[in-house]
Amino acid sequence: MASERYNAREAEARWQEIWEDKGVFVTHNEDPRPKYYVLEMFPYPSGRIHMGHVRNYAMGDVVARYKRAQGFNVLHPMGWDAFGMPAENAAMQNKVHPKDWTYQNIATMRGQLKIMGLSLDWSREFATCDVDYYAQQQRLFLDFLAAGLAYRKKSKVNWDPVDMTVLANEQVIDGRGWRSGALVEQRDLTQWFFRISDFSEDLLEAIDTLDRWPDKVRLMQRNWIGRSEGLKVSFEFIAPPPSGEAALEIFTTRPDTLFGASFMGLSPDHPISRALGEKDPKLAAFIEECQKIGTSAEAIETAEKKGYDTGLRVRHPLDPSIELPVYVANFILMGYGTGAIFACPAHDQRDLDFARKYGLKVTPVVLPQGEDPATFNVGDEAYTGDGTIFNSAFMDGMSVAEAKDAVASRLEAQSLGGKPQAERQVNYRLRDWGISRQRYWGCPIPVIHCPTCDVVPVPAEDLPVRLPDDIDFDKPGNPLDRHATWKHVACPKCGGKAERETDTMDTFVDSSWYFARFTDPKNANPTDREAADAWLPVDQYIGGIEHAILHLLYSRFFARAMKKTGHLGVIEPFQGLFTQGMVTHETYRADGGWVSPADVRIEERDGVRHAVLVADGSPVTIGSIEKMSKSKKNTVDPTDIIETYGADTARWFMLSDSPPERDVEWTEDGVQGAWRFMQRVWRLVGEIAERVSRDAARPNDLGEAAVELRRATHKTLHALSNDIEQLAFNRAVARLYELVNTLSKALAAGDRAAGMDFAIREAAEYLVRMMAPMTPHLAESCWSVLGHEDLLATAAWPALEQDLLVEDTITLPVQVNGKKRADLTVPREASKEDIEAATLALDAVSRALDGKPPRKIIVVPSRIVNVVV
RNA sequence: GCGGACGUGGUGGAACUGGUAUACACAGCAGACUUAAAAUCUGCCGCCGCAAGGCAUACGGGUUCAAGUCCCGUCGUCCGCACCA
Repeated sequence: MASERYNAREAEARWQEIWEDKGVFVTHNEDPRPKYYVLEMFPYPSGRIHMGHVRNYAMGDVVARYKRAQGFNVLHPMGWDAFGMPAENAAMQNKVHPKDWTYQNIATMRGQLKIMGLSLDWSREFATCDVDYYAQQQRLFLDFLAAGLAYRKKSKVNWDPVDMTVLANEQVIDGRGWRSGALVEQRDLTQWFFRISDFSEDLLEAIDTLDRWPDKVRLMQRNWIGRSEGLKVSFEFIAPPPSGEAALEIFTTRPDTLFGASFMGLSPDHPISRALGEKDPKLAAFIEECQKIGTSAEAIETAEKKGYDTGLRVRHPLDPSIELPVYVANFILMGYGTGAIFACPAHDQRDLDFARKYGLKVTPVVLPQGEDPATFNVGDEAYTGDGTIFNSAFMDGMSVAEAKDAVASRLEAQSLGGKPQAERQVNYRLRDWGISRQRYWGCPIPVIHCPTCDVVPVPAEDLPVRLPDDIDFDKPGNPLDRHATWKHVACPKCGGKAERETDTMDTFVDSSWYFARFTDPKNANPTDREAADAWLPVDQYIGGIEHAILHLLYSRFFARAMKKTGHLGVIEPFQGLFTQGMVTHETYRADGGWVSPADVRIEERDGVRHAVLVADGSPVTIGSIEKMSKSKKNTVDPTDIIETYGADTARWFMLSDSPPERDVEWTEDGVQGAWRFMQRVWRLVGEIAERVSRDAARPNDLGEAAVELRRATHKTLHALSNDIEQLAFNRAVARLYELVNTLSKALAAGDRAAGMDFAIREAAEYLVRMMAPMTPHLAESCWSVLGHEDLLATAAWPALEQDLLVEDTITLPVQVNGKKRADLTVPREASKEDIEAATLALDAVSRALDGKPPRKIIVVPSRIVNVVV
């Protein structure tokens, strides 16, 4: 038995069948044990799983199996984020129905996931395109609508001309659609929105409670919500513009610098700019030019600041004798604040660049500490720091904070056109979430448009609004919009002729509550409150950093909205979040373009790696290491790897070496190393099983060597448990390698004492149990070789003997002047005086002292000794 | 431009709250076993040096008995971004 190679293919299939037959991973809501909900971001059924999935799900499975062994009732479900455009693209390109395409992909990918041996509760599986799921989503929509959380408004939208759909602001990247890459156009459409901005403050504040989220993601969410406190101020026009406004409203976060104002800036999209542009062709041309600049921060930062003097003038609110010119400027956004600013060049870099270009006044009003007010000047760099206000009449001598408050108070009391001239305001960058998509393969928005009754929600008894199957993709645009019978219905209110809403929901809606549905996936309501509240929040959520903002923020919104509509009791869906790194691979190029690793053979000549084509031996250029992608052909198919080496090898390799939050490079050497280790463990356990019978008794006196081995075993258990808790899988892997090294040596030493037998047996059993979360099939096989008849998948985590973590003697490094010179072994309870004496007796120390007394001896208990000479 | 993270052998990386730098793995080298290869096993593997020893955690300073870890500056890499007034 022991000499046989471990046959992963045979063993993995066998254990998977046994686990499934016995239903060991099916979770019951009524199980009284403490709950643990671990969830990996569910996949889009694109066709085949990729290595990124393997890494993601291997991590989640380690946590699930570890927590299960610790006695938790673990929920570890899987489903499919199944609506979305690729299905429609496939329909257009290959004449496949999106539904067939999607469900076929799901079947393939489910099979691929199953051979990974993940401890998933497949009985809870669903796809977001299942009628059962989106029917509940429609009910949520109607509840949100009734609660005022969903509404319609006409708005300028980002129109993707390739996908023929609307994109959220967040989905437009550098002026292009995030999926299609097409240049986005502006269009006016009536759209459905979710009122996420109602929760701006709460979503922001609650970030503080998410202490098991990466700081990076929390920061990104804070910045996305973008809270800023400031003042809305009205500036009176000297002569009103043709559009008739009496005053210009601006928003500022620096009212303290108001006396440094030298001009006003309008966004090119500001209504006043527009109105003026209609009469001024030169301004119209300028506005058009501004709209052509890219929307990316980098493009605009490097773009030259430009403006156009409108000829309008406004009066300074604190000194009526000052008149300020009004420019249309290319660096002011309509979407933030009021789309207009007052500019203080001395204390804002953009304003300064602009003022220098157009020869406008630069008056410093904040004096940095240590500067002389008579000589302080601003060169090419604006001063944005703190200081004392000067050149500012009644504010002179105040701090920045005091001045902000003073200006606000004064202008609030002052009135212009019968209203206070200023108003304190909190602004958020976060805007409402537009969810309408002009697309077939999504969840239908359950409303009916009636010419007499306007928008009528589909009555509950008529739900769900099913997607019709008989559709065609011969023309671009939404097939629902031209569906003959589906679209035309009677109005539920008046019975007259009416039309269905033909827009479907953004697929981010689907993924915003699936974690809640998993808690009771077959319920006739969206959630079962008891089940949802018992399971949520998700204890550990694992997925890619690319979802750091949108998906996570929308899910947080949904939890709040579902609470408001009575579907949930919690507001934060994910207690712990972990964002894993990507899987990368070397790239290869031949003259024909990118070459797949499967077609390349690596040879080493004179210590230099060369790549050649397997087919004909022709040379291939080795390129940079990149994220695995179809476009660069540097992918490795998980199924191929699993067929060759087994799922455990693939899982082990994905968990070893690289810290999980960082990228990991897939290499053939690495996989083989992992595979060799699987074989090594198998041989080692086999040998031990032969040598030490299962009922090896524990003798009263174990002997020193056996105690040492036991220490190593239990120390490994202690450290590895901590590593898994922290998701430091690479460290956990290293500890198991160490234990195997130690155990191999102990076995090779040939000590046949009864104590050693006991210690070796224990080490082997612990090793196998510790490996189980990562390499579950191999562990089951080893467990059975060791004579166990129960399943390791349902066994408890091994018990830790705390006593073994503490040594009787400790070895202290001894430093002389901070450099290590010797080791000192002393009893654990040795006193400081004993240690000092023993230190001075060391050869290395006395040599360094050369007869002189030491200046100082520092003893850090159980850490180190440092002798200062 | 702004914000953030990071920089350790040939490579991926360890090093808990300042306390033995380089654990573990990959690659490489030498040897054992073998007719041979594969597999396996053993040993070596930061740099200089015969050695004693010295030098090394991007670079330059600083704090400390002690710095990969803390502080200041420089260089470099990566990530995020919204000209946010």
